[in-house]
Amino acid sequence: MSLDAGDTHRSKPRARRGGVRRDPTAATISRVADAAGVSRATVSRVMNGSTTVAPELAARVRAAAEALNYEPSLLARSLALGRTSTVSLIVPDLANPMFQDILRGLSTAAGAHGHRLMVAESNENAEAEQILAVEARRRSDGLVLASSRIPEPQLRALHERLAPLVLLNREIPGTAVPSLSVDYHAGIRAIVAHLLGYGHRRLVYLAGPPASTSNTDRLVTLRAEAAGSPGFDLTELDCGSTFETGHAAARAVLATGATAVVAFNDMVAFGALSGLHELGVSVPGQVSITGFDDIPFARYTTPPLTTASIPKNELGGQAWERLWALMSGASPGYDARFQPRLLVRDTTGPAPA
Amino acid sequence: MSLDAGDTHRSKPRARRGGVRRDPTAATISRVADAAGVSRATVSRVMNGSTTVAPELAARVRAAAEALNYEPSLLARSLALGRTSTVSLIVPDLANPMFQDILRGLSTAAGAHGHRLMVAESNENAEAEQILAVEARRRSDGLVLASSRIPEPQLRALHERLAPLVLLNREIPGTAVPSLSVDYHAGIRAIVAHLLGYGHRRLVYLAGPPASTSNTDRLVTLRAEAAGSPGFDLTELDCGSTFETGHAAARAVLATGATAVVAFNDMVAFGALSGLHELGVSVPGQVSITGFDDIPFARYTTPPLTTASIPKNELGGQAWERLWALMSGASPGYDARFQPRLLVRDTTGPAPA
DNA sequence: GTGAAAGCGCTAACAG
DNA sequence: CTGTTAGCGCTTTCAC
Repeated sequence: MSLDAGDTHRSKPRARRGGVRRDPTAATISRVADAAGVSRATVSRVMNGSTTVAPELAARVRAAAEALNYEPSLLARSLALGRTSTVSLIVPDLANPMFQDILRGLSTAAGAHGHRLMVAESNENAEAEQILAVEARRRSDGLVLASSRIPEPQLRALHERLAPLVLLNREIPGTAVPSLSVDYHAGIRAIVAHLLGYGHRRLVYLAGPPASTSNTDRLVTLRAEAAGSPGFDLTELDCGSTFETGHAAARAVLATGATAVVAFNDMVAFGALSGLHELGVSVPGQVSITGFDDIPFARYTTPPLTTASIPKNELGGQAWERLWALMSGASPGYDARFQPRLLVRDTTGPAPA
Repeated sequence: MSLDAGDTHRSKPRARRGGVRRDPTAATISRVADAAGVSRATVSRVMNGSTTVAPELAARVRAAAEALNYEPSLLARSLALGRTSTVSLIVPDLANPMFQDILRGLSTAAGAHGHRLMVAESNENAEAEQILAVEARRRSDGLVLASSRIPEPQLRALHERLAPLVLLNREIPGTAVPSLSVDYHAGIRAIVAHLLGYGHRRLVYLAGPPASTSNTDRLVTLRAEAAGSPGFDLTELDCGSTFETGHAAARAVLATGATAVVAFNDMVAFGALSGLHELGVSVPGQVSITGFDDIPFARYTTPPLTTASIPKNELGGQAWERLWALMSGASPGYDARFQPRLLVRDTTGPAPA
């Protein structure tokens, strides 16, 4: 086999223009074709397992490919095919176990279908998220936006450019963009009922990121509940979504005189738990605490955290299903709103007399 | 502007061959060129901010691009340029906070340099990891392998195909592949010294994944320490790397009669802590426990976990530095071995009399 | 069954 | 400064 031969398929190999200087020994489909003494089309057919190639030729091609250590360029293939077999995920915060689980679920599901996952973190920044979303989408065949912080108008303006798109914990009313979410309203109602049942009347809510719609959901329901229950007193404290912010809020929590704290999520709950601990406050003796999400560590804290469990992994997996359907031109199915499950563990107890 | 005009740059727009049927209205560089009445080269120049374009022309191009909602195809661009501005990361287990932190560090650093991150999980499977590594590398400009489970011979055979490659917690002696790692030997020695200082003589090691070289490192040092210290008794228990496995090991730990358990990592330590708790064993009263990694939750357990802290985020960031250097043809700098810092918290105490 | 050629959408060397 | 052209590496239609 003449491995030294130039590309016999190019018409006039005169001056080198355009493109970029590549490694001239790199194995390309042309070199393999030359080496095997066939056309590039045939190599392509063999590499893609077409059966319409004479066994003898196919063998020769395979041998040449082997000898040259040839591997088709996925990039060129993507360009010709018009698809990348890659999907993207954008999350506000990679440090949040909630998003880590979504990432994992999506990665696993996509991987099972031969797709790769591209990830980007917006750092809770709506501007950055828009840029990232557009770019990520263009590098892949589909996009999943988890708990997007992009304001409704912008998101609405953007969604067509981002399609195929699947939204997690977010929706764009009036559009066909598939959305998978958690019913935070129901979760909060369950938590409140649980707390009221224990005799608590003064609650404090440790609020999450303002741009988070799931925070808004919680807030809305909390206020509605407060308005609807006589003697139910609600205080709102801006907090955040991390341990640190929860921890830092401990003193403020105490100052409200509340007997129960409803934390934005489990991490905040942990932080508060830890902070109160350090302040010598007994949980749930003096103060009860609830979280949200049921992240892996929630059951291992001391005491184990009462929280509302949500199907994090499932969210990622289902997101893939929806996205896949969209990418194959199928119907993505109905939107789903997962119902949180209240897990009563040991950070909640009767209100102190 | 004639938005309807076909591509005037193609010689004989006769029959449609090759490629794939695309949306004929899709904005491409050619359509923009036509609309603006310039050549594609000029459009390319404008889009890439070349200053050598007449302001008037540039304006026309920008207007046309705007009108057509044009965005250059990153795919085509990558093919022409020979680079993707994307790097890949492969980890054994996305559920492990250690790898989540590495992912985050890498993502942030790469993002700051305008690069995207592709992620894949090998599920602790060496075979799968090899496939993933090769494919991921071909889709991007560089690869980071975190705690690779690929056996040395295969990894050695593979590393050239994977370059630019950076290894985390792993190395290939005799090659120039940059490696960033943690000195598990030193970490374990510190832990053992701490435990011996407290009077412990019977230790049990909850071993991690067998394919993990960092597990081997720990084991080697542990055995050496045991061999070197009179009266030091070491038991090894196969465990794993998760909560669940640590939790499940509690009973076995008790059966060994050890007064201190050295867990593979923090998650295992948590599991064991929790399991022992349920068995009514007091920590550190009856049994001391140490972890490794100092994952975010380690300081929030009850009691807070004594562990060896490692710069997880830093690993991701430094990995980027090395990779970036490699990709730009620069020297990646010297390998580094980070020294763990022993964090004595409250799961360790004097051995019971 | 197989090859020639057109095409995916962009970049860059070259010539004016 | 701008257009022409060759090229990145692969796929697929069409014709033999």
